Amino acid sequence: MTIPASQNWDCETAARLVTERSDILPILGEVFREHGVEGASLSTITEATGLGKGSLYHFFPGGKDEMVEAVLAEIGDWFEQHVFQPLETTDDPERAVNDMLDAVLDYFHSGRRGCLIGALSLAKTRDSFSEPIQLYFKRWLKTLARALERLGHSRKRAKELSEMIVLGIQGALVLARASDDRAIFTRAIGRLRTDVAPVG
Amino acid sequence: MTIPASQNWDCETAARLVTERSDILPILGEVFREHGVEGASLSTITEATGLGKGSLYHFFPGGKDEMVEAVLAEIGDWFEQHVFQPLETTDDPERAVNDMLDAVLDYFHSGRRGCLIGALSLAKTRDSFSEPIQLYFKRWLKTLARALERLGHSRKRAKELSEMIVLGIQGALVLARASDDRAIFTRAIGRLRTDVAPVG
DNA sequence: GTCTATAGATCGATAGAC
DNA sequence: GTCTATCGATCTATAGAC
Repeated sequence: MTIPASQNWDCETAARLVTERSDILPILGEVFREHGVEGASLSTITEATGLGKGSLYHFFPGGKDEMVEAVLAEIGDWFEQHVFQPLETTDDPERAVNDMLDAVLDYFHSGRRGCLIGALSLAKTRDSFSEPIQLYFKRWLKTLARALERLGHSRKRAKELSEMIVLGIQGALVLARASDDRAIFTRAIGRLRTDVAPVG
Repeated sequence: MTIPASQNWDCETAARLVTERSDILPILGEVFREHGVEGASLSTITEATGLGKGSLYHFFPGGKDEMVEAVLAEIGDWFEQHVFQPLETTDDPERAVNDMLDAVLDYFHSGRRGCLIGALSLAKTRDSFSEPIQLYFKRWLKTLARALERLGHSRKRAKELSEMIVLGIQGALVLARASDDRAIFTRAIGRLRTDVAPVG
C-alpha cells in the first residue's frame, strides 16, 4: 500500500492504486523539515513515504535535489494561492492582512512546524535553491506591502512594516521551536495583527 | 579562544607548533554555519581545518557530535561574556541594551553570518543539542527582560519586548540571508534600538 | 599530535524482474 | 509503477606508524 496512513480518501470509491507525485510531496516536505535536507537520506525518505528507491527515482529522476526543488515549488504554489493572491485580490485590505496571518498560523501549525525555506536560508548549502527562496520572500514582501499601502500606510512605512512582519514570522518560528513553546509563535502573530492596524 | 582563523598573529614570535582545541572551534563553527551540521562531512572539516582525521578525533573523541557540542558551548560562552553578562552588570540599562545590539551586529557580521543555533532550531535533528539551544535563548530572554525592567518597563512589557527583540534578530538573519541583503538586518537592528526607548 | 591506511557502514543512484 | 539487488562512492570511526 502506497497511501500514507494519515491521509484519508474516499473508501467508497476505488482505492488509489497508483501513487501520484503530488501525493508524496507533503511527506517529503515533512521529512526535510524534520531532518534537514542533508540529514534526510534516501533510506529515511523510503521509510517515510513507503516507496522504494525505484519508485522515488521514477518520480524524481534528478534524485534528492529534484525532490527538494519540487517541494519548494509546492510550498511556493501553496503560498501563492493561500497567501499572495488573497493579499492582492481581497477587497478589504485589513481583512487581507488578517487572513494572511490566519493562513500562516495554520500553515505552521501554530509554531510546531518549522519553515523549510527559512531553514534552507540559514545554511545555504546550494546555490540552486537560493533563487526560488529569494523569489518566495520577495513576492511575500511585495504583496504584503501593497496591501499595507491600501490600508493607508505610506509607501515607505508599508515597506518597513512588511519587512517587520515577514521577519517577525520567521523569527517567531525559530524562537518557538528552539524554546519548544508554541505560545511564543501565537503571541508574536497576535502582536503583528495589532501592529498593522489601519492608520487614522 | 575566540580568535577567528583569519586573524593575524605576531610572526616575530614563535609560530604555534601545537594546535589547541580552542583554535579550531571557530573554524568548525564557520563550516557548520556554511554547510549545515549534516552537510559538513569530515572531509570538509579536514580540508577547512588543515587537520587530519587522527587529529580531529584526538581533540573530539566523540566525533562530529562532540564537535557540534563544543562549538555550541563556545558560542554560549561568547554570548555569556559579551551579551548576557553586560546586560546584567552594566549600570545604565539603556546603554546595556544598545551595547547588546552592537555586539549582535558585530557577531553576525551585519547579517552576512548565519546563526548556527537558529539553524539547528529549525531542523531539530538531535535532541542532544536541544538543551543547550533552549538554555541559550532562555538566558538571553531573561537577562534582556531584566535590563528592560530597569529601563522602566513593566515586568510584563519587558518580557514581551525581550521576546520581540530576540525573535526580531533571528528573523532578520533569516530574511537577510534569504534575500542576500544585509541592509535588512541592519535596518531591523536599528528599529529594535528605537523600540526599546526608555519609558517616560 | 599528526599523519596515512583502512575497516565497516551507509550513501545516492542504477539495473532488471515483475 | 514498484520492487529487490547491487554498484561504486562517500561517510564516520579506528588502528598504527612516526
